[in-house]
Amino acid sequence: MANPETPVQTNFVKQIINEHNKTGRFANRVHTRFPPEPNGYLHIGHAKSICLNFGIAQEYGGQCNLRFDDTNPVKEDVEYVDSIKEDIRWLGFDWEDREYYASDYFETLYEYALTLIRDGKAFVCELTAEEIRQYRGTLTEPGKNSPYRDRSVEENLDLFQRMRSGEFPDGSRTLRAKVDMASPNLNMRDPVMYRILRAHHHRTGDAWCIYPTYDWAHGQSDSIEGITHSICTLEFEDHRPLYDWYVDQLGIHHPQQIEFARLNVTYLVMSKRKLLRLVQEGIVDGWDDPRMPTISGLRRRGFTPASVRDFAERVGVAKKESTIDMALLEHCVREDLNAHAWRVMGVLDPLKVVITNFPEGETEQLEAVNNPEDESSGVRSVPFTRELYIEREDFMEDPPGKFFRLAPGREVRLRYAYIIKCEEVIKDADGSITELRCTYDAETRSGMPQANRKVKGTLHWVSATEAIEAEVRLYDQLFSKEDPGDTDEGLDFLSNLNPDSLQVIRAMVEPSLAEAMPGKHFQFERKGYFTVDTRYSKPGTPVFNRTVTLRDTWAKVNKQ
RNA sequence: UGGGGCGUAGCCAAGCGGUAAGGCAUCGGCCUUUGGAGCCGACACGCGCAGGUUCGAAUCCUGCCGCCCCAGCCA
Repeated sequence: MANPETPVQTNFVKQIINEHNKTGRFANRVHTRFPPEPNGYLHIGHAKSICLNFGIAQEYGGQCNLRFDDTNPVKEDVEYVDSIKEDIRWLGFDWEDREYYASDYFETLYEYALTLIRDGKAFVCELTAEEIRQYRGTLTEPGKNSPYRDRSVEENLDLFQRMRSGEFPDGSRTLRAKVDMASPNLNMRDPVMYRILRAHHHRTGDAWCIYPTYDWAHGQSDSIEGITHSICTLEFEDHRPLYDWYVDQLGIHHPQQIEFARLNVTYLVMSKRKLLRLVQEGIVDGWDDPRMPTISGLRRRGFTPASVRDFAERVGVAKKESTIDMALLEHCVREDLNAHAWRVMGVLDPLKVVITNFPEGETEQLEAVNNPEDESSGVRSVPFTRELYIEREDFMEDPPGKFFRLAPGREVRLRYAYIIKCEEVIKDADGSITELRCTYDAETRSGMPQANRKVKGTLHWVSATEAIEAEVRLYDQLFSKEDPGDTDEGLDFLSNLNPDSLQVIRAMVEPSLAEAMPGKHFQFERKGYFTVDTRYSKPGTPVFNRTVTLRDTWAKVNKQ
């Protein structure tokens, strides 16, 4: 690529690339890849990697491939490849026609293996899995050579071909690279390249009964695709010498592997194993449950692609293992939704208010702004009637000093409407409040001169007779500990589940919401951002997922 | 105790020998018909610790300490 731009905002990966461009190692070419294994749904950690890989390609005028690392048929499935593609597209990235699969290279990989065998660099081993482990040695003691290590090239060639043709039972033989059993790096102690495995592969079907291991497949796949920078996570750092060894032995294009620290976020579990358990044990409502840190879960919860990309940008890229504060993720959605979500009013916990001096049976249409952050979003009308609902928590019979809301004898403003005064509190036999009797000041409708009168607070409200009922799902963290993996003796992460992570309620919302489209985002004024559920919502009976609450300084003050 | 990494604020993260960017969080104030948003301000005499080199060190050297990863025919 000619004249790649040097990005202003830097990180160590870009610095390495800049250095390569300076020395011309890859002829100023930048070609990355995102290599998911299709054995689970993508999560926010993958989003970081996707943004990094596609982002870097974009910045340097290069390309990023999508490559499924499908070398282990027992765990992989097309369901996962479909979801992965959908999620990457949703995030806003495009791999164009570069959709590849490691399984596309099985034949080439096989040829490469033959080359290593011919060069005396690989051999067919008949040690069992257990024996291989014993021969490998330990962290502090060197391993021992396999008794099969010195077979002739001819014998190895013959045996390997017979492995492929299915002459041997599963697990009975492996093809191993001849590196160094005394290496202090265990990955170099004659690593396995192929295992015999009779499993149906989601793409190659039953064509193969030998499958390449990650180490043998990954670097060569990168090389075949002309990848320049193979970005992966820290745990592969120890594999880099082997990555380098394979491409060097083969004498093929040599990409640079670069490792960065994977993303961790407080209150979230990120391992595919744990996420799978949550799904399989029915603890959540599938991979896209709005409490899941999966991309599909975040999407259903109401996160936007821009907010996730912004988050990925803000967490940075480094080699230090870190755990990002959940508050940053929440900040990113709020920022995006604040700018784009239309405001509406919805009362989550209704308390009836009767405006005693407002005519019975009359409906007044009042004008409400759709989004104060965006003039072009216009206005809508909301019906005002004699009977209303306000939020139960917006009234207190005996309020503390800093309470700005409604109380006996106090005035408060109803958003877009009038200033009302609480005249009487009606209770049932148990003493709980069932209704408030208020009067309104007809001169204070929004827009009127008298409307500027100072009152302590403004409440959201809804017409009791015109509002519609809607299901609202209030979500909280799935886990009650910042580190869900921090458990007591003998317990696993499930012991840290938050029993109140989902609360389903019936709320009263303004009538304009009746036909709200699934996936559409709203701000329920003073309460939070809500998104119409894509699974359970139906025209006329909307279901809302609470994406995130609004920042609530009152709640903070109240707690102290 | 072999090898590979990493330590800068509560959480991230720039910095690359010339005297500690930025974001989130937090705390003040202003403004506000969302206790939202916005705006202004505060927030490391200090860069894991201890020595050393230098006119000058978070940056270079030495030695410690702490944390993470590796003994799958998973990726």
